[in-house]
Amino acid sequence: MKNNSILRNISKHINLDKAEEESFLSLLISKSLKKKKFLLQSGDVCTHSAFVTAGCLRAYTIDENGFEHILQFAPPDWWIADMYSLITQKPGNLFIEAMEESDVLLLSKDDQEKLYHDIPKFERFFRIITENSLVANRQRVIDSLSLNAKQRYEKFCSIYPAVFNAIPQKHIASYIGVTPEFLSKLKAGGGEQN
Amino acid sequence: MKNNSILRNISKHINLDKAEEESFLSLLISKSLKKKKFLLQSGDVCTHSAFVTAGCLRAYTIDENGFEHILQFAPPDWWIADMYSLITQKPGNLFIEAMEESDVLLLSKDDQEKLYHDIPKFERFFRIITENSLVANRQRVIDSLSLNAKQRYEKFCSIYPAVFNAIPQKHIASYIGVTPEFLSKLKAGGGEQN
DNA sequence: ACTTTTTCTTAATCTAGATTATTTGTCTGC
DNA sequence: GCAGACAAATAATCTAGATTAAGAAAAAGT
Repeated sequence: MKNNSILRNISKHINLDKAEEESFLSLLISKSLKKKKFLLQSGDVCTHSAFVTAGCLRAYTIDENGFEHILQFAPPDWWIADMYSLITQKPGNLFIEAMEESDVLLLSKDDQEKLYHDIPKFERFFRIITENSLVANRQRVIDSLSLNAKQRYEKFCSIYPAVFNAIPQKHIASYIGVTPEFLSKLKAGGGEQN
Repeated sequence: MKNNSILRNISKHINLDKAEEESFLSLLISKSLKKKKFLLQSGDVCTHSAFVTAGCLRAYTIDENGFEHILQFAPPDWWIADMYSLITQKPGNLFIEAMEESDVLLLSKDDQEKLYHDIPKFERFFRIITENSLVANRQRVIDSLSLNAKQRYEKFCSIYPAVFNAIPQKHIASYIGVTPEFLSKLKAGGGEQN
């Protein structure tokens, strides 16, 4: 059953005893999302962190010209939330949408805070996954500054082969910061040097 | 004295008693850096987090064509480290350099881990500042995807007015991802629309 | 099965920003 | 106070990637 996956995820960084596992699982709210349904929309206040157990979600903004820009993909075993809104409890700018039929486990901000207090190991767990997420985001900033479109595309494919095979390529274009037309050209053999 | 600033920084998120403060301060190593001196270089393993008490540092990479790309500025009251290298204890790709004569307080990774264990409040403290840093980095990714050069420049100036006034503008160019020449053109009134 | 919608490709044109080069202004150390 | 290095401005040219448009292919709904 799906609760195994979240316990396995957590056990990568902390060890829980049976009672703690039960106590943690009792806080989770299971939710299914049909394709194109939203977990969160721009203007909403984010009240829960989500752990993906099936399917795939994406977090994106829409700019002033109506273009989407994908900040994050969340395949199974990933956490996703609008961190800005979750922390500040102010309305955010992110849409979080199911790219296909998906299942998530939700943990409310309040319960998360209680967890930090009741089982301090969870503070460690979330510190560690936040650190890892920060490292990945910093690397993405560096890549956006120092790699060209082709290099960013190749890096994306090599780092996220599973995601790459499961989603429309226009979403990859949106993630790496090019138009779908240009990505198509790249794949056809554009940017031949290199 | 400079230790006040780090205690004030910490007290924004957790409360320490006198003994805890003393215990924490005893772990810190004070270090001064002359202009253009490195706290860390590409290829080094990052062993310490640094808290800036005076001056200003910057973290940057050098790409395959020899161009610098600034990931972070660290004026007084900011923490700086190569998070990737600090976490993995593998050689990193960042240079961390003093932009002017600067003073930092260093906390070793080992001591930081001990602190998590001995005074769990520190785990909370670093979780919170890591979360804040993640939010800022995610916003920077979004901005790089959805804003043009002029908008990124204006946003930088409004968010970091203190840094903006204290550093050569070629470093701002490097941070926002344009050439110094183009930034100069922008300031002179290029990109007139908008 | 077939109709609608979504995704991908190709190609021509256009532009934001890069590159290269030169000049001028500003520090900094001595 | 001056020499040499460093930073900024200006301008001409170039290019990676955007835009626009249209058709082909694939997916999905009924």
